Amino acid sequence: MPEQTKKENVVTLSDSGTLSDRVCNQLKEDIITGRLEQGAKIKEEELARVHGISRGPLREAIRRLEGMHLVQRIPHAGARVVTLTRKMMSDIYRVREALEGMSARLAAENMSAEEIEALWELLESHEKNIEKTDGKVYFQREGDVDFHFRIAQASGNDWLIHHLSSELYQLIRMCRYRSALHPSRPVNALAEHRHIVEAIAAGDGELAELLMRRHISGAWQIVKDLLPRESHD
Amino acid sequence: MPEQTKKENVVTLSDSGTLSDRVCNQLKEDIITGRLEQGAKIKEEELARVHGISRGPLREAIRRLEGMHLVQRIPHAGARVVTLTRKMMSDIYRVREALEGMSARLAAENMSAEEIEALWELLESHEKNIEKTDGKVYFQREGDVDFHFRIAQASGNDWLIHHLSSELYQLIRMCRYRSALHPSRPVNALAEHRHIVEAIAAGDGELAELLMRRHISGAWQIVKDLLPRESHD
DNA sequence: TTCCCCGCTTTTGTTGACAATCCATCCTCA
DNA sequence: TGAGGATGGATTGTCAACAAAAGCGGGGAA
Repeated sequence: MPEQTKKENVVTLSDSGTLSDRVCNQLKEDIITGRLEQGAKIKEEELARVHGISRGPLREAIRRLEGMHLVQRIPHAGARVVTLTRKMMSDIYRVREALEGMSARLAAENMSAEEIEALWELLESHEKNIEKTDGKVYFQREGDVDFHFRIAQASGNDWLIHHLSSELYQLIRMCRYRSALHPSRPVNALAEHRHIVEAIAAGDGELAELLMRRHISGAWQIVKDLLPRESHD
Repeated sequence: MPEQTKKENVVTLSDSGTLSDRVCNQLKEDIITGRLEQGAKIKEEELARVHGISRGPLREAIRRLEGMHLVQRIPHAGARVVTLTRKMMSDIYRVREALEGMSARLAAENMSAEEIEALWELLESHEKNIEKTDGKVYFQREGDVDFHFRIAQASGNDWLIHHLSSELYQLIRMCRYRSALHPSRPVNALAEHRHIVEAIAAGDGELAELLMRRHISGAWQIVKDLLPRESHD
């Protein structure tokens, strides 16, 4: 299944749609995983040459990345990879708290029995992954995103789904690639995820929201201490 | 000062920055005000000719509008102006409820005495405008956006500020241009705005959030009945 | 020595032409 | 007569060359 996923990604990245879409996804991953480091200047000609395309599609890709807040652009002066400041991350986690809290509440109200069952299975597979990898890598990075993504999906609110999965989660992932997470966190997170699913299964939206907010707030407490110190603020 | 502002706007729209930025703003207004009607197909060549530019910058502008959810694009099949469905508006108002509730709470915690004073003045000027125009046009369309915009600004959360003002408010404006608002609404809204400012001035974040959520929820109740009926859903 | 101005290089913004794709229409054949 | 495929037109995707602006480095003057 991991190979399946990987292959699908490769296909998605290499032959789907337009050059612009392709290179946009590629750049997105490069930025998130740190291959393109924060604050790096983006030179159109160079990047275009590296990716084997012309500057036209590349510029369109950059405009889209700009919309996702992965690059910042100044007219006539070029674009740079966004720099995740402490404040920016703090702002994002706060908003995420509100949005995912809402998401959990709606999920509790809307989710079908089958979907809840699938959630349980997801958690089980996460648990196995933690055992396998000794709780270090897999779960933190993508597994957690999976979980939150499914709950967002279940909310049924398209705006919520889109902004959580297309914007916030990307920045969260970026933040994680920048600062390796605390080793003991996955186990705690898994327990918290369980409680959230329990609340959802019970149809208790209020509790689900509360637990989700607390879960994210706790995550921020952990993450913020791992963020590299900044000279100013 | 109004003339100053106006002139600045004109300059911003007519000669600032790149062609792409200019035409992007122009198209944004065209879409919001309905000059480009919902669901209309966007033909690149035609639009480029109309705006007197080439297709390159126009395509970049469209990519940005796509990021703002003002147009929807399908690869190789072109872009269309977004169609505001009932569900989409409902989703947006729900999210707005959470986001602006949070915004009001943060504003209550952060706003300085001067900013609060400025808010009061804004409300007074709105009241005068209502008297002048008999409560019909000005306040509903831009005045209300002004009020919410200022509170978002006061939250100090950049993500909140950006998404409320650059995305949600645009769609709200678009919705309003589509369905003329209920005449009696501005007076009610003004009273609600007053109560919110009172809570903010008292530093009562919890109350400010509650009142703001109720305010927006009430607005949705009014708006939804005015939305044109849809055949499906 | 330090500051400012000028010209050069680099990089971004813009354009028009070319290639690939899709859509609609019409023609053919069962 | 209807279905299916081919063909032509329209539209989007891509490219490479041109124009304009910003950053730079050197030289001269106070």
